Amino acid sequence: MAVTKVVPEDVDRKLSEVFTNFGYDGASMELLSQATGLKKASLYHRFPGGKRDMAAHVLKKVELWFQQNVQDVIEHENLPVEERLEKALLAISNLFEDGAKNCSLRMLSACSETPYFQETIASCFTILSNSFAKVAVENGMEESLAKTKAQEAVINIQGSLVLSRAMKDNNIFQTSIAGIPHLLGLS
Amino acid sequence: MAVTKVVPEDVDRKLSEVFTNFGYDGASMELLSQATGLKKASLYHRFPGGKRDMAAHVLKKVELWFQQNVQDVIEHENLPVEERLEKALLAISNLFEDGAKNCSLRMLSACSETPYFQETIASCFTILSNSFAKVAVENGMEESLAKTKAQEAVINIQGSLVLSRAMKDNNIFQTSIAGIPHLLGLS
DNA sequence: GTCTATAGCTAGATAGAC
DNA sequence: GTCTATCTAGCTATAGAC
Repeated sequence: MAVTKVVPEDVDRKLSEVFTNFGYDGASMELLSQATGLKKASLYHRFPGGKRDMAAHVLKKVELWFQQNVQDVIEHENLPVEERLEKALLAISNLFEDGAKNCSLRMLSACSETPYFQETIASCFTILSNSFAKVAVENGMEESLAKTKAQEAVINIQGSLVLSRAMKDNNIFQTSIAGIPHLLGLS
Repeated sequence: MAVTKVVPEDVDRKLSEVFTNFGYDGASMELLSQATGLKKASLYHRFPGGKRDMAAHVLKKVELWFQQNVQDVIEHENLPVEERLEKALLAISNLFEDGAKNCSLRMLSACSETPYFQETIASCFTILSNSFAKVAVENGMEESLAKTKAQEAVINIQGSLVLSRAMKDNNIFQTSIAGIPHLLGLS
C-alpha cells in the first residue's frame, strides 16, 4: 500500500514535464510512470485513453493557466495597464524558466496525435495574442495594428524559446520578453 | 532486383521529409524505409549508426543548404544588397513551402539525441543570423544593432513557423518574411 | 549494395488480485 | 484506486544469402 498519497496536481505537473521535455513520441509510458510514481495500470485507470488522454489533459491545464495568468490578469486585475502586462510577462517568464524550459504547446504541436490537440493549442495562442492586443488598444493603439503587434509578441516568445534552447543562451528569450512592452506601445 | 536505381539525393530528401514531419522519435525505421524505398538493412548499410546517423546526415545537408542558399548568396552574389536579401528570403520561403512545412532544425532540436545534433543546429542558426547582420551592416546599420536585428529576424522565422502551423494560417509566416527587409533597415 | 528473415527488446495496453 | 503480471505489436538492429 502507498504510504504517501499521490496528489493529482503533482501528477499533472509531472506529466506536463515529461511531455514538455521529451515530446509526445519520446514520452513513453515507462517515463510517465516513473515521473508520476504511478504504475502504468494506474495511469490507465486515470486516463482510459492512454497517452493521448494524458497529453490532452495536460494541454487543457495549460489553457487554464493562460486564462488565469494572462487573460484574467490583463482583463480584470485592478492595476495600471503597464503593471498588468508586466505581471503577465513575469508569469510567462517563470513558466518557461527564463528560457530554460521548452514550451509544451510547441512540443505537442508536431506529432501524429496533433490533430486531437490542435484546437486547444490554437486556443492558447489566441488567448495570449488577444490579451496582448487588449493591452495595446487600451494604450491607444489602433485595433488592427494592435492585433498585428500582439501576434508579433507571440511569435517573439515562441521563436526566442526555440533559439534560446538551440543556442544555449537564455538571454535570447529574456531580451525578447523585455521588448514586448515597447512592441505593444508601452513605456 | 531493383529496376530503378536509388539516387542518393532522393534518399536524403525523403529522410529529411520524414524527420521533419514526424520528429526524431516519431520517425520509425519502418517509415524511413517506406519513404526512401530502401529496406531497413539497406539503410543500415548506408548509415551504420542507424537513425542517429541519418538525422545527423540530414542536418549536415541542411547546414550546406544554408551556406549555399543564404550565406553565399548574401556574401558573394554580384547583385545589389536588397536583391541578395530578397533572393535568400525567397529560397527560405520555398524551403518552408510558404509556412506549410515544418523546420527540420526545430524538429530535431528537442529529442533524446539532440546533444549529438546540437552543434550543427546551432551552426545553421548562426549562418542565418550572421548573413542577415551582414545585410544590415552593408546598408549602414551599426554593427551591434545589426546583430540584434538579425537575431530578431531568425526569431521571427522560427516563431512564425510555429504559429503558422498551430493556427493553420500560412499568412503568419509570409507576413514575417515580408517584414525582414524593413527589420534589417532596407526599403 | 540490396535483399529476406529474424533476433532481442521495449512500446502501449489490459486482466485480475487486493 | 493501485498494484503485479502479462499480452501483442512495433521497435531498433543484425545475420547472412545473392
